[in-house]
Amino acid sequence: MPRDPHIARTRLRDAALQLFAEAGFDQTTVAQIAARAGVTERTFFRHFSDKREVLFDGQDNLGKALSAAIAKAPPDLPPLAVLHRAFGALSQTFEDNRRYSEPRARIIAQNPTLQEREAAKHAALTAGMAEALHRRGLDRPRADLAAQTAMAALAYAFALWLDQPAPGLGSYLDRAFAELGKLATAAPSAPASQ
Amino acid sequence: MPRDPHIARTRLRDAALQLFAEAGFDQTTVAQIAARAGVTERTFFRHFSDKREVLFDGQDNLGKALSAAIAKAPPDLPPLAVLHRAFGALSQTFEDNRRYSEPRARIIAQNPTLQEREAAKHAALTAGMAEALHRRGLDRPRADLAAQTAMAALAYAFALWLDQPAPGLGSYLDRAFAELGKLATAAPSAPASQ
DNA sequence: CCCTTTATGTCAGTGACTGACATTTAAAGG
DNA sequence: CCTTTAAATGTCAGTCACTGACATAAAGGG
Repeated sequence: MPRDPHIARTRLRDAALQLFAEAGFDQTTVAQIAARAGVTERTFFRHFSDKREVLFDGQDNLGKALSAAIAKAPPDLPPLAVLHRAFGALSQTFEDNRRYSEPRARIIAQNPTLQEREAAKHAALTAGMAEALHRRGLDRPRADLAAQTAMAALAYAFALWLDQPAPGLGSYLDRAFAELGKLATAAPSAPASQ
Repeated sequence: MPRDPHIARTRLRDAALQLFAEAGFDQTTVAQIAARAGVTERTFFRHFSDKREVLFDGQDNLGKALSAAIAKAPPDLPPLAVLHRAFGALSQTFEDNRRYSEPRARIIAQNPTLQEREAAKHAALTAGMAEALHRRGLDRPRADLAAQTAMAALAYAFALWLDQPAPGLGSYLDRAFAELGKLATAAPSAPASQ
């Protein structure tokens, strides 16, 4: 068997993060990343499908964990409650990763193409949640609606928590889903749209 | 004054759509698009910031129209009702553009990088709506939550309408917002998250 | 020690995108 | 009608992300 691919991958990820933080994403070339990691440019692209992807390594783990949490929730629980619960189950993971999320977020905030990738990851995550809901018996349109709505609540909670960690992500989640309920009941039916 | 830039832009857009439909997005080169439009590759990039952007031309008009509709809604209307109304006001525009949306959607569905761009546009549109809500006096977190929730409803309605235009987008919108209310009230409070 | 498997290296090539500078067009002013 | 002028386009050279094909090297099993 060949050498461990994990070490090259890790070195590439670290080198990329350093260089992006030092010089910016656009100013950093893949050749530079590879050089600092002690490998070839070609090797970079064997580990990461693009230059951007190196910043999103390990994202699919989150998706799998969410799907699993959704799958094993009580069968009769309504959709939004299932998702609220799944988020709650993973809130500790988010808390633990806070110190990694921050520098990463700073890099992403400075580059439109990175924000684009993040939006896509967000959408993929949402689609995965919808799929997990669908496997519980919910029809696809409603599953999509529920997943997207819940993601909006998560984003709400996440933003407040990033700004002020104090009461914990779990509390913010409770608050977010409560706000969701208020929003929806405040306007059960809108005026006829011409 | 120079020649009208609008004609080159239009020719480029049409040429791109044709070629993407014929050969696929990846298989089409910008040089080919420019050639069919009767201009240079450089001119393409003067009109569109990238190869993908040509498929999203005129999107910001939609954003501006939505912001305007949100701004001029009755001041006391609850947030989701405002957005429901704004969508309703533009549903005719959507209906008119259906024959353009369809081939475009087919092209986008076949390419991950295009889906990425669409996700980003979607996010930008949502942010614009949230900003418009904020200008009405709603705090930012709640404005974001409302905008994202409403966009989920729009996506729900849009998907059903693309599949089956029959009752019109307006009816689907009513249905989408009704579903939203059901989802949110079905789980006013979720079980304690460990 | 050979053989197999898999990670990596090497190399040539394509195509998206950019900066700098030259050229053309159409309209406005005399 | 001619000149001027500013915006739009053309030309050209160059960088860099990304890919396919083939060669090489590092384990590990027999």
